[in-house]
Amino acid sequence: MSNETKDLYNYQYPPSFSLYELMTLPTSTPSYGNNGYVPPSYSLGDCLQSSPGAYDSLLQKTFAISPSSSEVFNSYIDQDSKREVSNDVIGETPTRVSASSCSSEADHLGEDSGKSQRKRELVGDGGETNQSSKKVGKTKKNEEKKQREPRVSFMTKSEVDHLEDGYRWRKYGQKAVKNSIYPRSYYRCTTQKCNVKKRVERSFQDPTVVITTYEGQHNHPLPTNLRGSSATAAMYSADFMTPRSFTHDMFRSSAYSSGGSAAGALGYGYEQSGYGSVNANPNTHQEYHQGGEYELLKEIFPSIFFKQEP
DNA sequence: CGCATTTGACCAGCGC
DNA sequence: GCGCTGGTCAAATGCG
Repeated sequence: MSNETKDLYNYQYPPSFSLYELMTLPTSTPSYGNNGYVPPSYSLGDCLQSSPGAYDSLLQKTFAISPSSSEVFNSYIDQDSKREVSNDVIGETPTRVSASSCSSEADHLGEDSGKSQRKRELVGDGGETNQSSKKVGKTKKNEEKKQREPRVSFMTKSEVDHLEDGYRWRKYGQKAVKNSIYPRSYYRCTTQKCNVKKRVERSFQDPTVVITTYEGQHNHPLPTNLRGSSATAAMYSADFMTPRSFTHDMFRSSAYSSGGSAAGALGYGYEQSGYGSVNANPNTHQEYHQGGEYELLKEIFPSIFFKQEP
């Protein structure tokens, strides 16, 4: 075990550390960027080991999972927007994000979780695509009956806005967002009958951070021409850590490369089928799976990993 | 030609 | 009621 690893194990994670923090833990090991992988010491499981009880915090605070809501977020402080921080903010962290709360980013990213979510449900419920039909026939009864789509947001360090995740997306909109100079892009899964959407925006506070919000669950395997197998699909099903679009230079230029850090922090491994651009370390790769973080995350986000066809 | 992207317009919800 | 904002639509355009 390297010294860096020991330090990480000794690192005291604050009770409310966010996923973003996990992804962006400081490192003094430059070799991380060479292969795009984060050593196992950065994995979620190890982080939890280093902080007993962190798992509960992770569930209850960081991911803001509440029994009454299916929405799942990781969260971070929107430092510049001066948004209110809930009382759940606990302590400060030595990481790149000063603290996390259940509400800040969730509210920011999910600003539509109320009004626009309702609108989407109504529109979708109508089954009509023309705008005139959107004007009429919108009742509020259906919005109560319809389940909210699970929504997960991730912050990743990346120089590219749209991270490859194996699924095919079609961009259907782009909007300038308030309090940000960067536009927000809207994507929809191109697979028929799959209404998974994602929003991609760049953090105004940290332009190197891409905030990706997924809404819905894929009801289909990854396109075979992209992945080759549905088993691989499960490995990528969190939709945000596909290394295909990353190059070595990108990893080098970014201290905490998005795909690598995300996958490392979450304990996802990179299946290398068809992705020659990332030179994986086989040993590291194996350890990811052996560590069991993947299974842990599957438990945390069961619905995200793969929605089996009924 | 088929598919993806761009982009202006439109709509709904919310706060005032 | 009005303005602001986020989300979506769809025609136009681009591209392989």
